[in-house]
Amino acid sequence: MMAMGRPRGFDEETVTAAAAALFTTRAYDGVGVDDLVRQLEVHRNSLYKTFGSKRGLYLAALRWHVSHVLQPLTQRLRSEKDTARFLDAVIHRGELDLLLLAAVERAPADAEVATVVTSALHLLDEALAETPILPPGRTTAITLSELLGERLRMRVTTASTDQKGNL
Amino acid sequence: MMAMGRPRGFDEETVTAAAAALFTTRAYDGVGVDDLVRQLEVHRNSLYKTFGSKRGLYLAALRWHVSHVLQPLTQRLRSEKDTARFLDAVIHRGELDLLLLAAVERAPADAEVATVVTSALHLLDEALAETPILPPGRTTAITLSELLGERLRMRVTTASTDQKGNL
DNA sequence: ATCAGTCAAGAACGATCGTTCCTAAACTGC
DNA sequence: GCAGTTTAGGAACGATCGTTCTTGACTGAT
Repeated sequence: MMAMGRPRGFDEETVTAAAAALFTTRAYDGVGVDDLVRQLEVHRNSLYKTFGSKRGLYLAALRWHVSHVLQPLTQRLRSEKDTARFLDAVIHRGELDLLLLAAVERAPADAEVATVVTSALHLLDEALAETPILPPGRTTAITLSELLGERLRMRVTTASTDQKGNL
Repeated sequence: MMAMGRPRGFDEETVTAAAAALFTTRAYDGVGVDDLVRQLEVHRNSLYKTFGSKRGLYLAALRWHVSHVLQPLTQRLRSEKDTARFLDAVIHRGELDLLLLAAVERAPADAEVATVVTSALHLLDEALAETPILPPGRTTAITLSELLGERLRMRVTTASTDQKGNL
């Protein structure tokens, strides 16, 4: 048999989730490998051994976000009573932010990101189609574009006061 | 009197507009100073003499976009007959893209960008409030969030086929 | 105990980043 | 002409980027 070697001192999914959180606050190019190593508490070597590259880690984080945040979100949407309130909470919690950043910034430059983003958008579209949300006084259901646009605007207004490291 | 010096071989507004075009296709960190120098046909020294820094040029380009693209857009919206068709053309032409990128990517990291973006959003909001657009079958007017969200999604789907320099 | 295999720790790599420096060229006033 | 001033043209800077290399620690099976 083969020798088994030293066991790794980190959980791959924990790291992936933490990377997703980092890429949610700052843009892809705004997050350095040093930042990742520092925040995720994983060493460079382990990071490259596990994910291949910074881009590999980003893609893993994005895919994790889709399957572990957005996918469950669609399921809860179907079983929710007050769907309008639920979606409002989703937006305020910023659970669409990573997808938002990926769509605007990375997708135009990276075809694989674009593929993941497209499938995620499709996922959300279907959920909204199955559970049409009609706030009082409206005849057309809330669209995914509306949600993304609203969250986009929210990020801007909160950014004006937050102030984290600009020059 | 003072001597006047060698005349500059470029037009400042032309350069600013070209920079805006560059920052529309790629994100801020994705555009290097070398790219700017190459595409705008202005030398490094002149660029720094005129705009102070890469960030200075970006801000100039963003402000130019607001006053020379978005501002005229709101005026034309008020005098347009088929406003719904007009807005559709605006979206397809990508005239909201620079604002979109600035809002998602730069505003959270740069307070001055956030200020410009906020004022631009306010500008567009007012125009849409003055000229409510109600496509057939709807009771609520089109919102700016909807427009931004729609364009966002359009960029993703067109990115999948465009393919320009990903790794 | 030894050996093979994996991971941790950190130095170090070449490339590229934004920025600055230096010199020649082109213009205006004397 | 000469002096003064501003731009063009590149080379060069230190810093940081993503990535790789080297060394030693730890593990399980022989």
